Amino acid sequence: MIEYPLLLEEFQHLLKANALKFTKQRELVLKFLYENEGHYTPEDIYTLLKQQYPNINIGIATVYRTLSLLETSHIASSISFGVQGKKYELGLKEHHDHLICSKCGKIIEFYDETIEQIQEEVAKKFNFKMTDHTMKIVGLCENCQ
Amino acid sequence: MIEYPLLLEEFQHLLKANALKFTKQRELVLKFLYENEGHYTPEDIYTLLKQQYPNINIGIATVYRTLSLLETSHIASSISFGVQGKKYELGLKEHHDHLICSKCGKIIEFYDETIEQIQEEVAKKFNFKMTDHTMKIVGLCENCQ
DNA sequence: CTGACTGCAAAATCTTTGCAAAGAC
DNA sequence: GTCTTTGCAAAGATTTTGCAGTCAG
Repeated sequence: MIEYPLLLEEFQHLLKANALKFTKQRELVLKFLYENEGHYTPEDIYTLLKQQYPNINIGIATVYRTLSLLETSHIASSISFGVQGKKYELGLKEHHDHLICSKCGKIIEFYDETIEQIQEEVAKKFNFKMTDHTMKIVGLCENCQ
Repeated sequence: MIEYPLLLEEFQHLLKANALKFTKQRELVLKFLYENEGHYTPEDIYTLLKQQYPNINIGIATVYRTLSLLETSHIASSISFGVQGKKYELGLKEHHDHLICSKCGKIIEFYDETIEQIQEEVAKKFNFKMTDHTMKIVGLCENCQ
């Protein structure tokens, strides 16, 4: 896993390269994702940040804007749940897919090389230029069955 | 592919079994999905039905309610797009996955036996009781590249 | 007849936007 | 100083709900 200072530096470069500014709020969102392994909604992140840094002002809109920015820059990635809600995680780890418990919402990550290969083949077969791929297995986790 | 009269009968049985009523509106939604191969948003279905049957009253809420009913009953299935929007299709065909063009929205279906198998194995490995699984490959289709 | 279903409009969710004030460079 | 970013609240987009009238069985 990348060290935080390096990640931060990468983020700052990215901002500079796009004539964007480095702000406390943007850093906090990045740091949150780095320090909290797992998957969070924008609302989660907003609430937890406010709680953790009561003296820093941050608005929900800024969290949304920053998450979009991070996702576009491939620093974070999101998975969506049915029609409403999207959860974000740091997207720098090796690509992986998700198992999702439909009862408790628990998310488990997994990786399978064969699946990755087949996805590439399928895209090729249909002349798709693949930019992303996701696989979700929904069901009941061990505890919820 | 199942014949429409059979599908209709199955739907009617299902309604009866749950003490639900067979209505023109519910039938129209079912029929729409049967006759129009492809993937549609509730809004699409609503608009096209109004257009096709100007003399029948149907509200958007009813379309939503019927689609939920059909999905719960495994007669229809849906895939979601990012944060907003969900598209429905008749869910009776053999299970399949989707390639989605991020530019034009085109959807291509595919099926791969190996993927299916691996999904089962992964679920088993994590003691998940799998109820559903989806795979989406996002990219640019042949025309949009 | 009775209870479920419908359309409508209002409410609920989640996300984005407009704008004046604040902050980065 | 200039130009971007921020928080706020208002607006949007999509979906759900409450309700009184309507309809299937």
